[in-house]
Amino acid sequence: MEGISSSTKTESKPSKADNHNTKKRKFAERTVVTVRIDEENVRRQKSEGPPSDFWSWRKYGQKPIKGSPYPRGYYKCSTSKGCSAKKQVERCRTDASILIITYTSNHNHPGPDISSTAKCCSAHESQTTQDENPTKITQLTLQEPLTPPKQEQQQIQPITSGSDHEKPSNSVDDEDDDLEELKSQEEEIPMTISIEDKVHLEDSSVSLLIDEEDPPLSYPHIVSFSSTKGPKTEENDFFDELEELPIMSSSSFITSFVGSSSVFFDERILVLP
DNA sequence: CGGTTTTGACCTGCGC
DNA sequence: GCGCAGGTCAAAACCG
Repeated sequence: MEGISSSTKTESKPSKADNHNTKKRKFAERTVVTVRIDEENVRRQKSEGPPSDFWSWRKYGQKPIKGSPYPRGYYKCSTSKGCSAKKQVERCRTDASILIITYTSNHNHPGPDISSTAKCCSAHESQTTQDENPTKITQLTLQEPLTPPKQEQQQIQPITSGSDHEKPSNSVDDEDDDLEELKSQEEEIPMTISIEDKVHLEDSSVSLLIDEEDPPLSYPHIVSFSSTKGPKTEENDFFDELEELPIMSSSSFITSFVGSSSVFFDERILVLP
């Protein structure tokens, strides 16, 4: 009811279920962004437009995921031909209002003009958000040995209260919990918020940290969903496909990637009137 | 007309 | 070795 909350994690290979993922991408870092969507927002989005990010994504496949009633969409970065950046979009099996976006690989090209885009989005967001679409984005970066912990990690707060090892399947649940918290926070903050929190999952300890110079995944920019792309965007499409699942707010949805995202966020911290 | 989406087929890795 | 599931490819359809 509030807006969208998202969390990101970078994972290399959780376990069984993910083993499959790991198969080919054993060494590929992944940033998982969970986005919580509100029905209200969803509705709004539907009428206003699909969420999109700074990058252009081209859908190249969709697969039903076992155990999940929702299919997973596969997208490639179409901003640059040589870009190997990919992302997978799926819904949380337990909570249809949660979108799980997994980013893989890095963009090997400078993304679109962030400044302008940011402005754009900011404007859009202000318009939309001010309405009542508080968006919250939290990045949970699950990292395995792949990316050694950085020194600049600032522990803000543990995301997983229990910090009980997260099972691959649990991660979602945990996130859900987190989302709940986030949700609460959202309520406290009536305006649009872009919070980028990175969670480094090391072994069994989960910490939420704000990273400003340590990009496990060098995603150059944040992804912000705007209606610039038109009625057909991955997420939107995805939602449509998912029957009547809620759609995230297009204008207020911002996903920040690990790395420079924070900086970007600084700029984009949406302060809505 | 160019780019994107859709969808079935194919490939690959893992578990049994 | 076989089957399963995830991930990718490619051709056709669609859209602006």
